[in-house]
Amino acid sequence: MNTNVVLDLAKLRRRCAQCSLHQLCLPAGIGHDDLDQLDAIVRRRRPLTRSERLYRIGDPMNALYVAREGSFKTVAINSDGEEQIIGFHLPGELMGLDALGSGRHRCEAEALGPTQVCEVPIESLEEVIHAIPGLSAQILRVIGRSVARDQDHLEMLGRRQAQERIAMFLHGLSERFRVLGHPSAEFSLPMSREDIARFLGLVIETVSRGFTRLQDEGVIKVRGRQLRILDPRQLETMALGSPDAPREQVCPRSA
Amino acid sequence: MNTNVVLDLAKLRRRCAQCSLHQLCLPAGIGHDDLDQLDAIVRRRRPLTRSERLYRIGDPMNALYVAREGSFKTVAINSDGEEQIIGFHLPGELMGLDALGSGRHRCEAEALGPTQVCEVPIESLEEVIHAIPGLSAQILRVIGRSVARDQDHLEMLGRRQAQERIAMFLHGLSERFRVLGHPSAEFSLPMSREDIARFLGLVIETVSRGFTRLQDEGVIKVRGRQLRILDPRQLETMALGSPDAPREQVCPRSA
DNA sequence: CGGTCGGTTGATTGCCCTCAACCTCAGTGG
DNA sequence: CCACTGAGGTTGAGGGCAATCAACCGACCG
Repeated sequence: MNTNVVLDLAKLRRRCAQCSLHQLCLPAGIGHDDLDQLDAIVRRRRPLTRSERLYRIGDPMNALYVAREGSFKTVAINSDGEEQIIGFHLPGELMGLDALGSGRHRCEAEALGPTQVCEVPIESLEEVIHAIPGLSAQILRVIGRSVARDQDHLEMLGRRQAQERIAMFLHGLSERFRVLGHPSAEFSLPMSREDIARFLGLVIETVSRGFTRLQDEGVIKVRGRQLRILDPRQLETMALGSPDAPREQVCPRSA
Repeated sequence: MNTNVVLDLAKLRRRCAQCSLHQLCLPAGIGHDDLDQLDAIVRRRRPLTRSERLYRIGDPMNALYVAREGSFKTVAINSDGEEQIIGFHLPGELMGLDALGSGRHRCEAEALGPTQVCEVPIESLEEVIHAIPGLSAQILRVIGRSVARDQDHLEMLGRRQAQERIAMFLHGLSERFRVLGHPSAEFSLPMSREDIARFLGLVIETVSRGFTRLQDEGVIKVRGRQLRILDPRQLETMALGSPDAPREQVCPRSA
């Protein structure tokens, strides 16, 4: 596995301009010259494998991170030692914002499988912002999408029916795969049932039963972590609430 | 209301340097000269009263906002028309980040009472960042604290016991008042029971019963929106779940 | 006074957590 | 080849806790 060809590919991969994610990572409007400047600052870390951590609770903030391969979970741990999943991070999605406020991380970032990660050292961040015109707007946008994912999560957790949360979760995940350019109707779940449960504020049995029920209803096909969405329309309806409402009656919505 | 006195007061109010919140708004390390520059850019909006909105879902992003008086809630509305409270915003706490990702707001920002709001127009934001050295770091920190509040919210909603959520909510609110320099053991809740319920993913009756139970246990005294925390230690224990853990150390805020 | 709004309290239902058994699958070693 | 093992996941039975439905209370207002 160490032929020249592989090395060349590895080298190509190192370049932001060649990265399949650079449209997502820093969407729209970065020129090639600027990408070269970025290359000088973005660091590539050694690969991580499953259960290795990018940072831990209490670590000082060193950088912002984006996986270009593989997925992560961020985990908060309360004083009981109980874990709560704060977020899942697919390739191209930002990690590390949790330390922006205090300078120290509030979460652990743990790899769900083999990963490759890029980082922007925090001390470079400010100078990058000033060096590359327009970059600050891009960075704000990436931050904004991270905030938006947190808000999606809040909306899931605000639902009081377990089945709704599960439907929203699968729908949202599918959407994120679609944006990534991956198949969105059939994919492999990067995380365990346990992780899903702790993400949704449920117990593992409830998640399992929810999946089974969606399968019995013909909405999905699930076997282990392999998932196929058979009826995306129906899933969306369950996730977003009813556009045309087989749901509970509603008095003619005023306003 | 156009006497000289009023105008003078209004003028005083306009200055960031005089604002009681400027340490919170843009913590630590902005010089007086820079504050003058900020003044030129920060706009003060006309006051809003209860139930008036700063922005609505779908509105294009115009600015970032901070109330210097009064509180807000941000509300997401799903297709059933059901409302979910995404956040409460006390004076000095940022609003408007929800539009950073897409350029359009995902939430409504609604005043909970009479308010005064400052805004940084988005088109100025970038130039401000470049004009004032060090400001980008400050802005990132303010954003980070907003992210941290969202994560606190996620941790509340991840708890499966209603009583735990309620305890965390009151404890967190008290902490925020403390940081603001307000009494943290006795204050008036800015929001209704309904809002609290929709913030915590519960129904109003459950919130009401939770308050009553905390009162019966001697932890709080509550009458309408007036709240007194009688046993802060106990409340903290219920909120953080820990037996006797004396809370995380406060890291001396670096730079 | 009646009406509405925000909040509390009571009685009942039902969803989801708990506890427990069982299954599948991969790895391991005999 | 099989038995053993442990982790991850599914399924079942039962009970507790929060949602639901409903009545009531106090405050405010016209």
